[in-house]
Amino acid sequence: MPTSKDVARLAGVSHSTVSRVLSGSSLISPETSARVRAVAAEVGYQPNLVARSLVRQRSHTIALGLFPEEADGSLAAVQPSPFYLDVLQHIERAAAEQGYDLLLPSRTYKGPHDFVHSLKMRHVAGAILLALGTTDPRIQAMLRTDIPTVFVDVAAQSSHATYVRSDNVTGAHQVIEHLLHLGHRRIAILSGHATSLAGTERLLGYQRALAQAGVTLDPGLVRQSSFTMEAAYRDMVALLDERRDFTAVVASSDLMAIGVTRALHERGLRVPTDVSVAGFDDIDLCLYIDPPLTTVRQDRAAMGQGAMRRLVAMMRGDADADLTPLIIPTQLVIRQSTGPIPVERGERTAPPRMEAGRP
Amino acid sequence: MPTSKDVARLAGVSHSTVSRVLSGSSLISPETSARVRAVAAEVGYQPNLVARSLVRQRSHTIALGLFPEEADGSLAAVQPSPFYLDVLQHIERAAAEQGYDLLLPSRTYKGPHDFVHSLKMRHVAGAILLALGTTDPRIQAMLRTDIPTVFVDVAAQSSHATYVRSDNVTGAHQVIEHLLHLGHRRIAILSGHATSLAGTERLLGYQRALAQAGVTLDPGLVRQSSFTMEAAYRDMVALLDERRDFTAVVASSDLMAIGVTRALHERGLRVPTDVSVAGFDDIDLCLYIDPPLTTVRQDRAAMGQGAMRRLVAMMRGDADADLTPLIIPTQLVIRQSTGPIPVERGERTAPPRMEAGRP
DNA sequence: CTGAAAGCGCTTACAG
DNA sequence: CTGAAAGCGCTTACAG
Repeated sequence: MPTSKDVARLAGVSHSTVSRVLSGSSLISPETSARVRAVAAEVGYQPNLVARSLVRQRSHTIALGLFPEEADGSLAAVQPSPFYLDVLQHIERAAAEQGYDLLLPSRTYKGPHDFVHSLKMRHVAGAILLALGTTDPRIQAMLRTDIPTVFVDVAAQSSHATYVRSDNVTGAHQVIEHLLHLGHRRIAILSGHATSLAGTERLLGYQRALAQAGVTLDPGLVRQSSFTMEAAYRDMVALLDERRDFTAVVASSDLMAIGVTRALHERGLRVPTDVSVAGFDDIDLCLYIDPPLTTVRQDRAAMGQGAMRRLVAMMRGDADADLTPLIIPTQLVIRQSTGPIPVERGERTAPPRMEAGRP
Repeated sequence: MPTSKDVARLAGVSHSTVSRVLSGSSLISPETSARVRAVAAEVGYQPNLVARSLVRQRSHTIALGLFPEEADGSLAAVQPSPFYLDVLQHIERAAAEQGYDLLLPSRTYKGPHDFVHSLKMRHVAGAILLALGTTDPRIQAMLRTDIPTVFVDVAAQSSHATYVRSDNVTGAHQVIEHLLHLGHRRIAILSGHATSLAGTERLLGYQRALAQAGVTLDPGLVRQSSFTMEAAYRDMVALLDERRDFTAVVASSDLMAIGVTRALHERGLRVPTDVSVAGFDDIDLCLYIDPPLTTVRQDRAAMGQGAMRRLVAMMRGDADADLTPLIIPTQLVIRQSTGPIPVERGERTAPPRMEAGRP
């Protein structure tokens, strides 16, 4: 690995000059610049990034934090949905285009303070933190530092932090309206963990849509559990066991909707003939399951790219960096898992297994 | 952020001594050590990792490379299957336990040489490279460096590189045998990209199992495409359109099996009544789809942890570091997507849509 | 057992 | 426009 001194010697200049040329300093004669560049290219010189980041007190690395519902901060956070993996991919691509590396910091810290400390010791230029839950203490710890940060799905802000999220309220509103149009009045919702921003916003959209339609919300039809297939499956089984009266179910992720569908099928209920099911995210899988899933699409490209754009502006120290939260519109995608309310139900009651007037 | 000098001043020693204490040098008096540690803890001192890695010429960072079939090296590689994401998680966890950070190097390089160069400039301690295809030029480029490397699903070795993979031949053998036992003789395989190690090994297992059973392989039933749901769906549609004669299909991933199932369902074929379907990986989803999928389980924990163990040994420079490839056993998981050969078929022919003696 | 010194490979005021 | 010098925060022979 050649160093700046090697290049300096070969080009007949000082290594200071080499450094100036390669970091694009303006006060350099064209000839010198050309000569140095030629030599650098020839010997394959590239500045040592570790040395650079030591003297600049700042690296070109962005820390990627993933805070699941249960605080342990790892890739496990993306497990609940391929959706987060998609967002990650767009972040990665955008980071690469800007020349930033992504760092997954090791999680051997004992507390939130240790987390930010470890980021500082690594001279990270900024951080992107995806959070399924909003209670992770590291969120507050990050806000107290001066590291530029963009949160995804946490409404955290400061002079050097902002966030990106989908317009979940509208998204939920859209899908509920769609179901109302189909005649559904008794709609269950599996909104996800209660401490999740996305889950809570979707619950809000649900409430509003029902209220607007003059439909009374049945608290028995609202479940707030984990964002997983397993939890959704269990919630659905419980709903069925409790003989709750509903004709449609909205889940906070597509994978959850698959868990729901599984529970329904096991009881001999058909989708959408007996029960309509809708998800959230619009992952590829939606098209391949039976029936194809109606869902609320989240624009992961916009989220990932938007997060990077906000972050880059802050890292550059732009005085006029846009710190307003970025709210990405959602889109209702109607497929075959939602349909009209079962005909044998007028204004009557329970799911088609067995029923006897309003409970 | 306090530095070693701050601690030195407060503890009344030189910063050399501080450094010695905190890197666990042996020749330090117990009293000095205790005093320095006390001060360090009090002021919250931790060594600056950038400075350390500059002087040590080695960081505590492991580069994570993901080479998809089509060379572009990003998280896109894990898209084909949640399986790779699982492996990644285990790698991440193991790395954290050992105190290593994971780096996703930015992909702004123009060629393979640039890739290894960028890793060197970052002083990475080692690399773990997951590859769906074996033709990526970066694989060879890495072998020519002295960076300790563990490959996943590429059989690449050198004095400082080894690899981890599942025992794909046996895995494929197991599932084919299972199908043979059920009476199937005409078994299609969607083995994945032809340049993939895993795909090729599984194809080999398929050939061997058929040969052992005295069943002639029909080349028309072998498809080698991408490891995606989409490709598997298209392959299945083609197989159907070409009116190929088969009663079972084995796919090289569970997601591919889902694509296969979709195509079958669209033609009104039932699984497993009309056609048996089996996958590979055993992702969570297998339990939630209809019918639950028979598959060959890959042990991602063993793969991820094994990769890290091999890597750590090399990074430490253990003279007796185990460089033998790590081959992880697979396990056949029988669920409901495979069943006996359709009864109406004796030693007869084509799928149940319409048939007329051997083609 | 401990301190002073050199050095890792850069960047950047400071002179000129 | 360019060079010499200082310094980023550590580690590690070299003396003692």
